[in-house]
Amino acid sequence: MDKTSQKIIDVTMKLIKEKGYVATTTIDIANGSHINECTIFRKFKGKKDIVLSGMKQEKWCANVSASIFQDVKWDLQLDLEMFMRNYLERITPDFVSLSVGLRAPQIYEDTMPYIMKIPEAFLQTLVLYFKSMNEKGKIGTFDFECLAMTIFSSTFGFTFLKASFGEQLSRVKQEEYITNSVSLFLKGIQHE
Amino acid sequence: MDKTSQKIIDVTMKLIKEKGYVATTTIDIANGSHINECTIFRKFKGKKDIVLSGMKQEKWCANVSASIFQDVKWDLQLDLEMFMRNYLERITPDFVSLSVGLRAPQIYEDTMPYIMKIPEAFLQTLVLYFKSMNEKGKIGTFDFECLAMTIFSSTFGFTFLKASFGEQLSRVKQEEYITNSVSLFLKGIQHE
DNA sequence: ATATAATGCAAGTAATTACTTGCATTAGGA
DNA sequence: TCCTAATGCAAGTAATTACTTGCATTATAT
Repeated sequence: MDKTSQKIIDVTMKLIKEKGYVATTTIDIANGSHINECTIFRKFKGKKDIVLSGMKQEKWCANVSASIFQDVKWDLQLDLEMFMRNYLERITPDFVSLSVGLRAPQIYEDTMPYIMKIPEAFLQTLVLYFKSMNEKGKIGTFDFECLAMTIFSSTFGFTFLKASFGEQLSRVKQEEYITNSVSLFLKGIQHE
Repeated sequence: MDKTSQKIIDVTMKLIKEKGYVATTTIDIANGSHINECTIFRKFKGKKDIVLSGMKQEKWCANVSASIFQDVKWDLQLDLEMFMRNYLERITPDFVSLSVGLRAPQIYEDTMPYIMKIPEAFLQTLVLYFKSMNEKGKIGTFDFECLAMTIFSSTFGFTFLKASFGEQLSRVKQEEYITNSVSLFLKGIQHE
């Protein structure tokens, strides 16, 4: 990927975060990148093509392919906290804005699979983790799909709500949230 | 509200659900409502005005003003299940699409307070409920804001993920989710 | 140094879109 | 029945926007 194309992609993604796909014009991209508008169309087939090229890059996919559970300790509390912290660090409010900005009907069909990769990866990782923990005899038998969905939904939900409404909706801080909710899940899972 | 204006609002909101605010044109609204385009501008100051008028109507705010905890039984399991069911029934995928469609930067500043009313109402209700339960001696002392945030986030997260990715992300069904996650929270809260 | 490729510049095009206007038609109430 | 308000119709406007083209200029590699 040449420097010019990369710059175009980066600026485009940044603008989509801020204004959404439809409101991001090719002139905006040209101005923001200090690259002439016609050059943009020499490098890409069209506006949509820029976005799709961007979505294929790890950089714009929150590096999810990198192992999510890097340091599994096989300790439920530590691991769940690590999992949530991991998600909350990667999926910043910026990133949530991007995924919302990408929901324009003109492109959603194409971007959806990419956007879904992130929740998919986290969910699957959680399910596998629980199964392993079960095999190790460290937790009982549950509907692991459902358990993972609950924990992931609460992580995702918190991120999304914070990104959308900030302090106005709830003053609960990230670390406070991680500690308290993991403690709740922990007791729920390890109950007798 | 005269019939014509109401029809315009209803069609507009329906279209925003489907295509988002920016992609919904005034011609679309005219065609969809069988009302002439210029009549739309006689009734409303502009496109934005239609949406804002719609947001002020209970109909388009999921009737949140109606008491959320209608039949509190002061039984943690029953009440939490009722709470989640209540949310999942009111905040349909349709409704999630609407709130996403309303995130266009041209109107988000104005629509945000209305959109936020729903999570706000549910969150506050939960906090109050937990405090009452605590006073009744039925649950211990927690950081109730945080507890409510966890439970609401998981409810919201599930709804949003389902609305966005459907069966493709997870095959966990609504009722299954309610039962399992409430059971998890229950054990977490009532632990010893 | 020179050939080639990349980029800038300026102008333009065709389509779309929110919004307007003048006039004709319809509908409802007194 | 008649007056008035609501609505339709047709045409138009000004702005925006994705995308194009021809030509000049700059950078790069050999």
